[in-house]
Amino acid sequence: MPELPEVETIARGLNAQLAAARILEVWLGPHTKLLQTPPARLKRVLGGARIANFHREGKHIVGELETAKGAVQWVIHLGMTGRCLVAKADDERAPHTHLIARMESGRELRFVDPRRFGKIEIFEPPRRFHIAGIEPLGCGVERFVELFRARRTPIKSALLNQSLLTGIGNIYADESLFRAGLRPQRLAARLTRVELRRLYESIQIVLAEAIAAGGSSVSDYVNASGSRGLFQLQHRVYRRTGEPCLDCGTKIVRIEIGGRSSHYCPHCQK
DNA sequence: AGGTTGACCTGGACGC
DNA sequence: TGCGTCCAGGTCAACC
Repeated sequence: MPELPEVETIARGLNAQLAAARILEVWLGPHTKLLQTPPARLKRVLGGARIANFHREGKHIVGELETAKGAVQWVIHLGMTGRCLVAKADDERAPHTHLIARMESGRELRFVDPRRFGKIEIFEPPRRFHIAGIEPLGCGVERFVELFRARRTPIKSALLNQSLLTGIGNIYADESLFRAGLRPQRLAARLTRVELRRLYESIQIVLAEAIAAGGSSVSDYVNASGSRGLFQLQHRVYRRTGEPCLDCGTKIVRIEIGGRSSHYCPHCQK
């Protein structure tokens, strides 16, 4: 489900509702494979911890915690279908709930994930969480251009490579390429500086608009309060195969690149 | 080393 | 109704 705008929206929601909360205890479901930290240790570390804040890094939600043993990070990746919800103790428990953190206030943070591609990990000192890729928002156009110079792969695949840029997924890759007027199958290394600058600007705009709209709810994404996003109403190519381009009327085409579906307008994108 | 492919999972939409 | 097929917002390990 979640790319940068969705994860940003969820992290902001968690921060608004749970900053300064204290975790009393953690319940875990039977599917512990998605835990990168052993269940017993995760329960021990989170139990009694105080939440300083939640924020986003790439597609990860990072909780900064204060514990008796010092500063700890609680890192959640939502995979394809993960949800982080703030609930009340007597709210009905959704199917595929894998973790519930009960707060002193009575509220709960619940992690729900039908496909179980999500991941949960604790970083205790001296380990600190960090990601390889560059944040696309505000990274600067020169750094951005440099990422793609030597990449002999379609620009679509390069945008999805999280060790280059972190946070862009299938929706925002397609939408940004449309806005930049670039076909997804173009080789990254063959794009001109001017084209890469255009792509950089397009990404800034698309991501900012998507965050402002609270993300895209294509099937099941919801924010920390359980509400859907609105940016899917502004998609211009993603999952619009066969529908007319909103700029020129040409039918949107769907092709496969690197095993992922890609949507583009054959007239507007060169 | 960089690039590509299939595996990991469940569920919803669709066709017969 | 039921069953099979295809598709899905993301990584990774295993190959070339």
